[in-house]
Amino acid sequence: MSQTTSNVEPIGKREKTKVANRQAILVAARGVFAELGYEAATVRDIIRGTDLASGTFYNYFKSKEEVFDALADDGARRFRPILRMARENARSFEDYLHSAFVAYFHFIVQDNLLEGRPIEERRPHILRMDTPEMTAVYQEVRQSLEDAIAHGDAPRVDADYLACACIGIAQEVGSAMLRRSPHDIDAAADFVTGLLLKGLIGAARKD
Amino acid sequence: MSQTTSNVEPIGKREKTKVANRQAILVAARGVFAELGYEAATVRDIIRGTDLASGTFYNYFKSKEEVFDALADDGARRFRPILRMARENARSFEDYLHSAFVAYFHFIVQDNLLEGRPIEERRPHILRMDTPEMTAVYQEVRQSLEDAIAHGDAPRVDADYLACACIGIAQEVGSAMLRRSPHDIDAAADFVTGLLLKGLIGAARKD
DNA sequence: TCACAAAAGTGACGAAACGTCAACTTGCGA
DNA sequence: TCGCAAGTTGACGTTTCGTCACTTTTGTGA
Repeated sequence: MSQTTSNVEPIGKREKTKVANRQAILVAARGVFAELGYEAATVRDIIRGTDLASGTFYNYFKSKEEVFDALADDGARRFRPILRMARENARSFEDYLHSAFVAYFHFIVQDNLLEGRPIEERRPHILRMDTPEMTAVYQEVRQSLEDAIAHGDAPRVDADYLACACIGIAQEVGSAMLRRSPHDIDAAADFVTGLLLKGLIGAARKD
Repeated sequence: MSQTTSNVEPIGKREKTKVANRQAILVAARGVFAELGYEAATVRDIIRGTDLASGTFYNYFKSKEEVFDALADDGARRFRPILRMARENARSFEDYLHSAFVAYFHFIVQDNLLEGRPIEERRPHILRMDTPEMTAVYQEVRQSLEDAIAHGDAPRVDADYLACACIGIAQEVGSAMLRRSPHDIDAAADFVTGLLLKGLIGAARKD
């Protein structure tokens, strides 16, 4: 009867430093990737950005690639609730699409505020889309589209392809937007929303 | 009078082996990336797949990444004339879009016939937008779209964003198609053509 | 045809990064 | 307070890197 329901976080010092160390490595890695570029960065460069010893790195990650995956995964984890809110607050399918894209474009603008090398060099050449959180984002998108189709808000189309198309458009138009200045989030979101909204009708054709 | 006009290629043994060695490295690299995955592969692994010495590698490429870029660049170089032909032979804008996507999907199916690791882990053909040949492909796409707009075949839209959207769609839907079996190129091409053709109208809206 | 210079190939070597591990420090329960 | 488990440390052996002095090959002109 002593320890009540309030043990949301049974956190001791052990747990706390573990989380802090992991976070320190991720933060350092972000900085190093931005400064040196992903390919040029080494595990030692990353660990040097923390007050940890080289051996400690390997208690948390197997390699530089795993750190990158974790960063991507964290990004996706932060983005998912935003996407979910856009879905729940949307008054229409068009509204959903638009606010989802605005949210995404806003997100990548924020994510690229860090000064340093060009954005392309901060990533590995091969971008993995198969981390758990990335997959979850894809599922979220796909689910929204399937719901819209089921509710009659969108025509019957291949939801898998459509979700992929949405993601591909978001990525490429998003990158293009980042290359322009100022970053006109609304213009980009208007563009892709219009494209997809009408495009859906076209994608549903059977002839 | 002996050697006539036929010296189209003033090729000596020097030039010939240089081309052959470069090609041997690229072929070996493709195999190694497919077998071990890009990240795990080393320069030594690649050179071991040829009959060259390790030092020779550095006469041709600075690093593993440069080999990867060269492979991507070669892919783009091979694809560009295909895309150009699609444009020149098209009877309508819709026809152009469709045949261009068919060509691209066909291309990536061919490019991934090599057995080995999952495609995501090798991806020597990935569409990096910052190699010279990739930029040329982007320009080609964009030019086609601008022409279509100028001729009144497509509404007035932001050609840069539209080209990016086309490329993003092609990449993501293409990857999704590769994950399915059998690879239904026509279905995928129909899907994206329909999406874009109608989508254009939506993207042009001003309200 | 031969000699010779320039170009290209070779592989051993020092440097750099990797990943491990025995010794050490710290946190936690008894 | 004590003792053990968990976590940290950095030195060390290993792997990969990139270079360079030396060798081989190729093109050229006498």
